[in-house]
Amino acid sequence: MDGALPKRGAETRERLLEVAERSVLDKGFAATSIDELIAAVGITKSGFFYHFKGKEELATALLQRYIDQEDELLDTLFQRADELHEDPLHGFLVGLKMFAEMMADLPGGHPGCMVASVCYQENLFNSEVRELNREAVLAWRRRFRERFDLIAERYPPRLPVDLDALADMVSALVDGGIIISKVVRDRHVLPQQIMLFREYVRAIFLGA
Amino acid sequence: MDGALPKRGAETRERLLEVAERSVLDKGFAATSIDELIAAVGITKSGFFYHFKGKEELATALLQRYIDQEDELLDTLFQRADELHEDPLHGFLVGLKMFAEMMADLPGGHPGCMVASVCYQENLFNSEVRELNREAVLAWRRRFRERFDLIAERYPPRLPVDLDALADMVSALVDGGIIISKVVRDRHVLPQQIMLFREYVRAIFLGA
DNA sequence: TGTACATCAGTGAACGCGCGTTCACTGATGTAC
DNA sequence: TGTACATCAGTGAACGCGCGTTCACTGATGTAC
Repeated sequence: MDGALPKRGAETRERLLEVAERSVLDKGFAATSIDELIAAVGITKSGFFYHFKGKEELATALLQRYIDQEDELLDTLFQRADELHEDPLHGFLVGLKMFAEMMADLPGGHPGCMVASVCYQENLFNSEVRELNREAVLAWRRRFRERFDLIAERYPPRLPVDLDALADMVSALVDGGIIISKVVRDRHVLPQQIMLFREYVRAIFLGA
Repeated sequence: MDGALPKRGAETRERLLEVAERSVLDKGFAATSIDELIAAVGITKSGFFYHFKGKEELATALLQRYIDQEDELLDTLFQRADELHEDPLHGFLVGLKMFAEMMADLPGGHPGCMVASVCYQENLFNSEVRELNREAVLAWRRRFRERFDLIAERYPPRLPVDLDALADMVSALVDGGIIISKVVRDRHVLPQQIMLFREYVRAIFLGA
């Protein structure tokens, strides 16, 4: 077998996670049954327990995978944006625009944020999962805070805003935007909110 | 029995809803068992089915109750704020501040938003519940949109923002702020985000 | 090149527990006459 | 004021189904010598 291809088992595991993510975002973790997952993937129940020690391990893997994917997406997106502009502010503004466009292009709208899903089922999970979730959000805070520090060096803020709070606003607005989009069933709400935040960032560092 | 007091049964029903809300926000709807609720309230299982035809009816009642409470809270809050300022902008800014303070004063932080909880378990519920949720968010959009129209009459916006999107931003930021607050376990995040939004509104209608 | 063994990626059957729901009943309170 | 009946707010026992988990096994692939 070609060494570059994933091993047979790793692929099955990935398909389980893929199917599980969809189901968890749609119905929640408790209502996502192992039976349902194995039916979709086409293995037996014992096959599931070969890949995961139990449902709790599935939860951990699911969240970790989501966080990793999200981090990588943000890394490459803002990196690409910075390649177009060496100025940190304009690079960020371009990045936000690209982000909004990416969200607008998702076929059926954004499928949901795993961090938010876990948050609203906190007590189902052990402290490892909750800590994973916490660290992910704090990492996003640091990520954007660093960027705002860089921007503020060249563009002193015109409005009295706390930069940590502004960094949190990205996460809050994305998570909130996903919810409003899903609930009103209008996929444009999320990208709109990102663009609205972008306008705020402009106003803060460039003025009206 | 005094006619002003709630009937015996209505009180039990209310206690069931109270306990259920807490549990649903902590663990999700599917993981909230009827056994658990009746144990907390002190009745038998059949007692539960006297008050609700089934679990689905509990879900509907839970969401409806949450929406009604939230609507009333916003009504009285911004009404009180307007009594202090007859100017629509300054009344709104005062209202936002009062709202932020109210959120900051919640003992263990905000317990969670039922609309968001339902959103992340959509497929558990029938279309009635989903429609209820949708209408609630759209009603919030209309509420704030009307306010922004009133404000824009006297204070032409200095920044190019869509007022419907700005209205949605309130819901998005509150829902997102609740999530970030819960996940990082810092109850100050939510009020901070509301104050950050307030600063944005100032900038839009008053300039820097 | 062949053989022995180990690991991988599962299968199949069984388990017990908790869950939502049903149904026939009941004792306390309220209402009509 | 007393009696008959109706409604309210539950009780108690039983149900079957689906769920997560366990355990002994297996056939295909990989590795050592």
